Amino acid sequence: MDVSDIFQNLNEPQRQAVTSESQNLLILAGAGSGKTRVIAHRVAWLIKGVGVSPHSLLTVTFTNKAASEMRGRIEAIVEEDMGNFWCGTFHGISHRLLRSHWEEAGLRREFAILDSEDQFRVIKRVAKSLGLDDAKWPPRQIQWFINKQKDECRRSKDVEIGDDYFAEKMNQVYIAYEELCERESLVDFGELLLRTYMLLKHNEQILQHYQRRFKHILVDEFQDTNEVQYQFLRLLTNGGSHIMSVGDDDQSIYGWRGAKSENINRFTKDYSETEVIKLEQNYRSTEIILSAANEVIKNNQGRMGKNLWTEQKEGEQISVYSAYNEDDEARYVVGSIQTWMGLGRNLDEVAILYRSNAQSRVLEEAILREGLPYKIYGGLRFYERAEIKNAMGYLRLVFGREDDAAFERVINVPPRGIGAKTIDVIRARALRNESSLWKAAEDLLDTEGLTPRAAQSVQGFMSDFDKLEEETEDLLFKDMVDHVIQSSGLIEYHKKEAGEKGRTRVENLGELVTAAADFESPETEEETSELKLFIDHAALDAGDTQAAEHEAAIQLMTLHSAKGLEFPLVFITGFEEGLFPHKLSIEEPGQLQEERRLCYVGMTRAMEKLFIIHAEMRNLYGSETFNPPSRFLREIPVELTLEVRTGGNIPRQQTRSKATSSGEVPDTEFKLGQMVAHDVFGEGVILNYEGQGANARVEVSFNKSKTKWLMVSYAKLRSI
DNA sequence: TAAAGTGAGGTTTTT
DNA sequence: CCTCACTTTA
Repeated sequence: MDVSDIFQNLNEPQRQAVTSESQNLLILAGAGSGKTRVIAHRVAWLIKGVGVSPHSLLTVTFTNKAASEMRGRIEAIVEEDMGNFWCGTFHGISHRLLRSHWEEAGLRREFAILDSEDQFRVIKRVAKSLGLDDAKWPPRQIQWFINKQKDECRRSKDVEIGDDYFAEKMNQVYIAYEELCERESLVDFGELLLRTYMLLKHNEQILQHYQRRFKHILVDEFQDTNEVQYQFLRLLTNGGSHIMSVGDDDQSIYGWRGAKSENINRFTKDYSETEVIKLEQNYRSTEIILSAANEVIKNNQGRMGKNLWTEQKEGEQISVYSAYNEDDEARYVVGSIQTWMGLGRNLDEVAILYRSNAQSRVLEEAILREGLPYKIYGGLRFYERAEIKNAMGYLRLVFGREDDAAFERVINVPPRGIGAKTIDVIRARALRNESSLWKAAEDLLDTEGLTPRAAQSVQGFMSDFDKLEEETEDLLFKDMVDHVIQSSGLIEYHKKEAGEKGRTRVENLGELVTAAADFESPETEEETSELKLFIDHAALDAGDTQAAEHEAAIQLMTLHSAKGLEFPLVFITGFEEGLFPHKLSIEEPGQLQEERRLCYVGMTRAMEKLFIIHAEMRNLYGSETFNPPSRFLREIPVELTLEVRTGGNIPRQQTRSKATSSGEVPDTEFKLGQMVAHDVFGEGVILNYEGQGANARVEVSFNKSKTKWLMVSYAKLRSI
């Protein structure tokens, strides 16, 4: 291969980014500007053009899928063995480091990874043991709290509680949870990152080793990094490595789970003499779609500033359809798809996007009525399905009896007559002995601490495992998986289940055997059993939602999951206030801006044609709601849109004209977005209103206080 | 121990 | 209104 091939089809800024010799590089890459391409080509350039060994490179992505795609693209360009090239997610990389340095990290050699569900169960149990009522202290919330602390790099002792009673209680659970995980060597997702960070921070030798090794670090989706990840990168680059971060502040849509797009700004400050390159040429969308998206995102404050442009043709206007209700919305979407197909286009070019998963059902039914194939993203992924988790539980327990999460999961699946009562007894014994559940069960059998009937069941359960282990000792990994699943009784159990459900479950179990047979274990420095690697793989990579079917199908997904994808034809549905922006995000300006970015992400998925649909009436939680069209619709210049109203006279809601015209609060001096001052609450901005004239109320987000609804006639607001 | 009933809760999601 | 998780009941 000729090195100059690497530059083919790159534009000037892209080429600059690929070949830059700067120590620190920040690439601000707009939607559709070829950022993945830049990373792949830079890696290729470093290897082929500069002569850097693949061994000295580290590439970080956000999903496993992105990582494998990246690797594939790079291999396609370099056409040579990439040797020991590290390319993975932050979690994957952390995991690898912890496996290599388990001892220094304070873990057992065979530490187990808790996925979210495992973590949830553990937390629930811990909270209960602390005597917390789970109605008053929802375990979900505690889990959220703990994960947030870990994202922010805080152990329980670092949490600042102040006089917050809730935080205090939740932190108590965090403390107990931490102790339990420590005792049993359990590592949740957040812990993978936090512990790796601590490992590097407190082990100068190990840190130096990796600092020397990774001469170039490349980070994708930088706007989605959280605090630990940022700190981790800081440590690693401290020894003079080159770093390139690629991101787009306008596409930061994961702030709610700890991502800090400020890390982009921070980067230019923390890394001296950062070279900043902007990729602003968009290769994806028509000019109209792009301008509309630009106009929307312009309304956000504090952007880094980027202006996407394109050489593509103007294209069609954005069709805006006011549906009568959600059924009409779905009908219209399906009808438009049929028109598209009538033009000789394909179904897999089409995506239907929505803000929340609940919206998919009506759309799905409409598609089904027309007998069109479709594929829904989201929902349970392969390794998250109950039957798969059960089977994995068997494998985990065969591998190591100390795995409590697995023990609890499978002790009575299929039913063996071991009920909640018996499990409680075992759990209590485990707590007292500070031992695993398995050991506690052994202890109870020895000391006859169980009723005879329970004892017999438990004994049966345990000897099953000893037998399984014996039988599979000499088997190859894939045969072993097969054998364990066959002998577990899970297949018979699911076969008995009624209808379709049981059948797909049995099929899934077969699929798991196939997955194990196809499993390629990654090379590691430590010799680890293939089974363990497979178990970790299942925890870290939940697998695609659906096995890729090759039939062309309409793609249905949330706006979030559409990030990174592109489609010739895109529908954004449910473009209504309260739904999008979601009502829970309207109050707080920061969250509203994230909704706007989400809108930007959604719009920029479209290559050729974009439809925006809002329903004037929607059934939500059993009652009819009348939502005005989304404020984001107002932000798109009228000349870029085409209002469609097929299907006759649809009565237009009055709210629409009012809400969309100018944002003025009728018969008052105020309008949406305006800054106002209040005698008591200080300064703030008007977010919303209802009513008019003397009855008008406005919702104001105050800088120093919470968001409040105020009567205009009483509040004595002053415009500023 | 499994099936029917009750009640809260209902953004977004990866690892 | 619909879904799920959990509780009650045979």
